[in-house]
Amino acid sequence: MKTAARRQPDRTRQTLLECAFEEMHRSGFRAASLDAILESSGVTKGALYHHFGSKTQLGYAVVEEVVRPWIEAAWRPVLDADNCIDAAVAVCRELTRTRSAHAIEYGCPFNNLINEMSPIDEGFRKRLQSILDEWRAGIVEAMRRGQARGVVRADVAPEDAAAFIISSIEGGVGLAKSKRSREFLESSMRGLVDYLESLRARSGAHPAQAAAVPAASSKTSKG
Amino acid sequence: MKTAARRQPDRTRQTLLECAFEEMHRSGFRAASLDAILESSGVTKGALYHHFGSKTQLGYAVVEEVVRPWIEAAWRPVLDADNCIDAAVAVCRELTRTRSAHAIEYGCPFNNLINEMSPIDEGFRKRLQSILDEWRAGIVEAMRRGQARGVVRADVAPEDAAAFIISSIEGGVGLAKSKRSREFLESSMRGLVDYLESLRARSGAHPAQAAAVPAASSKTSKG
DNA sequence: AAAGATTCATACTGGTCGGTATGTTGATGG
DNA sequence: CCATCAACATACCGACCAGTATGAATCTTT
Repeated sequence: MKTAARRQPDRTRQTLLECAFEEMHRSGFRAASLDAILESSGVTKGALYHHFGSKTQLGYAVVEEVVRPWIEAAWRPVLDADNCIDAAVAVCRELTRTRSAHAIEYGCPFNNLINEMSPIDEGFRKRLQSILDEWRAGIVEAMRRGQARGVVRADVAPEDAAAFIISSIEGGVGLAKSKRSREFLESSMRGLVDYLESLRARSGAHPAQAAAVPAASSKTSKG
Repeated sequence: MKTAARRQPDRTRQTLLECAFEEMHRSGFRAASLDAILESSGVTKGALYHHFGSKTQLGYAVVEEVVRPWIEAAWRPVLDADNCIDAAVAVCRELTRTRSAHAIEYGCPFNNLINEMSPIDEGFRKRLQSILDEWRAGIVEAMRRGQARGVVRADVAPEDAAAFIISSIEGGVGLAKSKRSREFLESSMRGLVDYLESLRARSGAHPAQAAAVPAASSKTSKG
């Protein structure tokens, strides 16, 4: 009778991924100790090297299977919203409010990994770039929809604004690590919210104008 | 007569600091190899430990004597300028234009160190926080002066704007590491420049309204 | 139930790194 | 010219860590 299977390879693998993610979040990838991961997960080295070919492969899997969904879930509301500015402002407020002291101290795993690994490992760089591209493309698309609906000013370049927004968030979270309090992050986020508000179209604008007219202002870069 | 002294302790120390800075920039602090620093500097381990008590102490010295002046020099123009927005825009353009491929790939040493070391070493954290505080305070002061002179909108909070600006710069430089090209950084910087432009006061505004400054629009304050 | 593959456990290896112990050389003051 | 100390040089140590070799236990298939 095995009500509980003695072997659960999928669960072992998932536990490994989660513990590796936490250890990488605390220490970074290179300083992440396999022994520490094994101890916190209760898994042995033999099991780890059965599921992952190397520490690097484990890191790649963490990026793809933990970091990527984590970023996507956080920004899904903006991509799905009718008014992307309202949604973005809400996400920013949520981001500062619910952020634990632990998260303030150790920052954003995504940003941490880019800073640490992108210059020295192509595998990390490509995967992290792909996540960044998707994130940015999502914001760009949301802004284009917002411009078509007349809720976002038509004279802003979505590509630039998206890069700027992401930069300010990751920069703010990263720099906040040098402070004990969350004052810096909150302050930076207030600046971002002000900026987001400045992106709103004038309430009197005609939505159809921005959507249908292609030649009004030649600021649309790529179409 | 010794035209060239065989022993130059000050020069040895300085060489060590510079080589350590470069190695830390490439590899981060923890992965920075003392052996690599010794090889690139042509100094032996005995000399290093004569000048610095430990690798950590060497790292602290790099922060104080290389990183801090480097940040201060980059932003000095903004603090000294009559119109801080003009100066900030100029610095941003300069920052993207002159940035070498090496700097794109390895990012900003200041941001790198905060991300890597602040959560795990109080000595680094305090020193880096101090640099960030000074940087931010400089921008705040420049903006206050700009508000007093009527070149900066009076309804923006300088503390928030300064944190936001610094965050977007460091975030942009950091995220650009995940890309091969400098497109992301340039795009983010265009977003920042747009934001900076939005901070300009309406040209018709009365400077005296923002603060009790008697001089209306004199550009000769700092000779 | 036997065979074979999957999943996990343990002990060990080679290499790197920060740090130290100890010796040597050059500068300096009397 | 000697004494003394600062400035450097060399050899070595213990700790840690990623990775491997080998074997045991468990599951699946036939």
